[in-house]
Amino acid sequence: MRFSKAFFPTLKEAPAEAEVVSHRLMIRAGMIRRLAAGVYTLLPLGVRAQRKVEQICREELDRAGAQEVFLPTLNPAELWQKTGRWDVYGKELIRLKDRHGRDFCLGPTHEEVITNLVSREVRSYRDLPQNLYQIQTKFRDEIRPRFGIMRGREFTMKDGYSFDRDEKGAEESYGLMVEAYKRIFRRCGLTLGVAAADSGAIGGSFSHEFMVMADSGEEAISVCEKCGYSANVEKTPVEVTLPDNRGGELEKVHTPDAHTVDEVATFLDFPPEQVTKTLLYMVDDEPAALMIPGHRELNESKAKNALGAATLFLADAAVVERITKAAVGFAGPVGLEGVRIIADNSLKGRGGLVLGANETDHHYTGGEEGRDFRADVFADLIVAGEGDSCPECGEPMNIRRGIEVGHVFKLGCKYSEALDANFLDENGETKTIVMGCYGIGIGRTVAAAIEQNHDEDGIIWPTPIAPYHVDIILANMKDTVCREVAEKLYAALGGLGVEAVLDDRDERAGVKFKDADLIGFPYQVIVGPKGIKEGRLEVKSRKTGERDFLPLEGATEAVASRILGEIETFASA
RNA sequence: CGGGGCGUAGCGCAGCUUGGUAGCGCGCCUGCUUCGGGAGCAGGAGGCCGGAGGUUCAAAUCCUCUCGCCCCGACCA
Repeated sequence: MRFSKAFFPTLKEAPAEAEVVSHRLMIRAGMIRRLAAGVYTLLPLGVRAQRKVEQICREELDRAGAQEVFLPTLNPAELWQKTGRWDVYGKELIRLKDRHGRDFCLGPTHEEVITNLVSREVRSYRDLPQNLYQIQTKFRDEIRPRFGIMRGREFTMKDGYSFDRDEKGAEESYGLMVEAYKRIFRRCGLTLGVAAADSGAIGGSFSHEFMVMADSGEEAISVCEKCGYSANVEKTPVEVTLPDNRGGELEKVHTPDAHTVDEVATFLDFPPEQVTKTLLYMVDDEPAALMIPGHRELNESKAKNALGAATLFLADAAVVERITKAAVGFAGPVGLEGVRIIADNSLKGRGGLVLGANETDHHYTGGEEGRDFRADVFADLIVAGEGDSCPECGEPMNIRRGIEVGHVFKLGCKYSEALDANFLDENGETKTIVMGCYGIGIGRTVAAAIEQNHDEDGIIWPTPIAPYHVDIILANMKDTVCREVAEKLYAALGGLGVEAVLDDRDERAGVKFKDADLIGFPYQVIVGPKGIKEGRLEVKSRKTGERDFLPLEGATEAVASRILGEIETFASA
């Protein structure tokens, strides 16, 4: 590509709306432009980077035995009604009607469509296993789109689905995908963490998130440096031990204006862990009181799982006031009627607790579980935090931030049952297909790569996903010898499979250097009069900033082998 | 949806408090000079001040409504 002809609209400044680095750089480098909230146009450089990631996905998934399909975006409502998700998915599902008034939605994911397909075509155990994937635009009317392409309402996703005869087969398929995913992200040049994830109502340990470690990540992961355990903080088991302070008297104390745990702890001069948080939730439309030690955070997904609940959200102030007959901030378990009490394991049989008194501006001290109140259920209800013990080896863990770029999930028979995806086994018995699903956010992977690889001047692409490999910079447009050399190099590199841009714009050298750094070409070949007179070409690595001076003779091959070799290294590592 | 904030030239912003001629930097166009890290000078184009209504002799500025966007929380690739 000739820069003079290219549609690479770079910007010196980023629009105010862009906050995170990847978003700012993608706009500045001319990769994306916003059309509406969470809806982005991909410009040529953006498309090329994304295509690279897609291609790596294809190669690795095909290698793992998966096959590419292409499912419709426009989905008839009936399929979604059959699995119940037409109702469950809520506002995130973009719904529309056709001219006849029939209901449709834009696919936010494709379990329904793919399972429907497979249920029609697969009849015998001989037809299994199958592993099908697609790379396609997904639509989710996110509550809050943000960070540019990282969380859009329309985005490109690789989604794959495996179909097996039994659990064992499904687990093998799952394992193959985990391996393929590791290779994919490694080839994209990403430093990755694989974390055990919450598998929700389905249970089991067969869900993993692929996290690109980055401070701007939206996910928190607990990591044990000692044994390598790693899991989403929501999934990490937490065991908190509270001091055993039984035997004290239950005493009501006046705590004016002390609503939060910190305020109460400070006011009464108690350590926060002895001040028990009682939170009122609506659990499947029934109010329930959830209790945890005051210094920790409630983990809603653990609570949901422990209760087998479908929905769980914080009760609003009106409900709290009705149940506790007090202002928000003074809820407690003592004398609370008609409400289930679910307490964190750490509270079992503990005493010396500070509890809300269900009376505005009052708390109890010396509360004791089992004596002053009784929890109906005990469970682990706490979000893992820095320093919590590793569930595997007991060492203190660290909390790190990550961007979820991939998620694999053993689905079991949830969709195959709902959509009658059955087959006949060797004995002629009807069996339900066991499924797995596997997703990769393509655009998000590109953005994550930028989060992980940039400096103050711009993007530093890992070579395998760079939109172009080399920028040939003509430092002086008037020098005809330089032009000739650059043109030859440009043509020759193309012939060797290197993707090159020739910056032949009538601009000063500084402008070209700045753009090259911003766009992030892994290499810049600088063709200027000085070097040419000495018979040498200057090659600059974007990553290290090192400059090599290569003899003109054989320079093309040297550049090509360096770049292609680098890509190879990522692939074979 | 709750909380916070912003809409003025392609981009970044000032002007608004205290109504009266719409401005700055970058970018863009023309010319001359310059030419290895976002050049200098000169000239120029570009604005229903997000939209609607109201107050006023007069509104970017004050009031009401509305739309859009961003940030913080619950969803997810």
